[in-house]
Amino acid sequence: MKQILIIDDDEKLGRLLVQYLERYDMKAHVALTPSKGFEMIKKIKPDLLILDVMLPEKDGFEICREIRAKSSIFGQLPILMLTAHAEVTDRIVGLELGADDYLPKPFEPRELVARIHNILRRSSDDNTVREIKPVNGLDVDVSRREVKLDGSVLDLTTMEYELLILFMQFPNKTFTRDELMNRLRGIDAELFSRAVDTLVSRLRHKLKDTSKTPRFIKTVWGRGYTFVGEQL
Amino acid sequence: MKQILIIDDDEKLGRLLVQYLERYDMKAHVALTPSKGFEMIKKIKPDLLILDVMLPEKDGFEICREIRAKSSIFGQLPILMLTAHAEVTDRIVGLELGADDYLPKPFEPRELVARIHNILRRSSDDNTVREIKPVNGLDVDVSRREVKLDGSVLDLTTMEYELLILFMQFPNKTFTRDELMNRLRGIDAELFSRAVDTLVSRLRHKLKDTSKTPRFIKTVWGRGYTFVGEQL
DNA sequence: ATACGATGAAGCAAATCCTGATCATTGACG
DNA sequence: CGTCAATGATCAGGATTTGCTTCATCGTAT
Repeated sequence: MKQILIIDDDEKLGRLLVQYLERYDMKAHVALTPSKGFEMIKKIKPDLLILDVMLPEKDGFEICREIRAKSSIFGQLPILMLTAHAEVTDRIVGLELGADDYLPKPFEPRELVARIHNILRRSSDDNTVREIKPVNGLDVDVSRREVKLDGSVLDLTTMEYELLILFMQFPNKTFTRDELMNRLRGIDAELFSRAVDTLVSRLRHKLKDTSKTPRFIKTVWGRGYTFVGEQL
Repeated sequence: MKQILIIDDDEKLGRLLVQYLERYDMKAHVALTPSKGFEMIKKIKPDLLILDVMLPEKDGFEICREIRAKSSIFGQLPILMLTAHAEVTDRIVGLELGADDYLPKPFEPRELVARIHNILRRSSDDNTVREIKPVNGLDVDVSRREVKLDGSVLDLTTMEYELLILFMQFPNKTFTRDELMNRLRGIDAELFSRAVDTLVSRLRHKLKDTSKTPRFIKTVWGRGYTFVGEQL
């Protein structure tokens, strides 16, 4: 289970988040002050840090800077910043200091969860994704993020790549559209949207997979899509 | 079967939902008042709570808060809030108080069902995927929606697949046409229609089960159909 | 600021499926 | 064997789903 550390002096919000994140299979801890926060980082070794910019002692930017400076100790601990100001400058500053994402208050808990998933996925991608077997002329090198079709390298966008990776990890599994959306976007993307169709369409195009008898991505009418693995 | 509790004073809407959800294999109950609602929660132990924000006695937010406060009693009962205001503030408040999702009225029944599925999928580890035993060369992997006949994958439409699943869950049970229609389409199924026959015909065809001595789907003359399980 | 690529939303035409009617065939039963 | 009801098969029309184009938006690089 993922460990999340929240550094925020708003006790009530902290409790809400702990409770909320619990439902998404994440164990959250709250530190009310930065100093407590540093202690707890060492103790519980969280997978993600949620940081309020408005804090006693020192502000979130300062903490962010410190942690990044001591990166050898804390590793590449992903950081998500919360701030009351919806100002762009905050964001820029925060991101420059090494935060991985930024969320203005007030926010929707679900949005928070979505972003958490995004960050965690990003930061653990290369380690988590298992080996992907070449299939039918399509070869993916995850560590180099390189996709080869019949020998020549394809140029895929982030989304296209993520979709392909997901498909190839589970060949012959039929994904519904909302399953795909959830996997790609985090919890609860828009439910009724054709975004997936469009994405699939684009990917198919780059895979030169536009014939009626798909080489890779098969449409399962009324259900979703299937990446065709071995020939049976 | 998933139990859903709806707390809403709109009797008509309640009835419609009960009827609608039935088709999706969910048993819905309606409580017209919050106090009734609390009673019923204890009694039927629903898997999901649908909550209107506009209620007599106390509003949905209040109820949500109470339930979350008594979380030890109610566990992590997922909550879906309905509200007439499409305002973001409502949404934020609702979600912070522990609702899992939010749906503005008026909504499409199908969208509701989709969200329910999303929430249930999230909150329960076990997707209530019913195991289906391979029978006579026919093997169904429900989680991947994959059907294999003698080793090769079959391409079934939604209806065909649903029908097959239904049959295989109850091998050797004789279904009447009405029963099948009800399970597949819902209660509003036309009583006299050959739709089922046609469907069975198509499925038989794909199962290569067209001989006089059926390998899978047996016709029970004057009754309906039976999916043949083990050879006895 | 401007330009550009990536992405999502809207929407329409095309593909695909479901349904119910019709008719040929089958099975029950005297 | 003949009659009649039940069933299987086919097909067109309507309904649904999908593919893809176009356009708006967002973030990023110049």
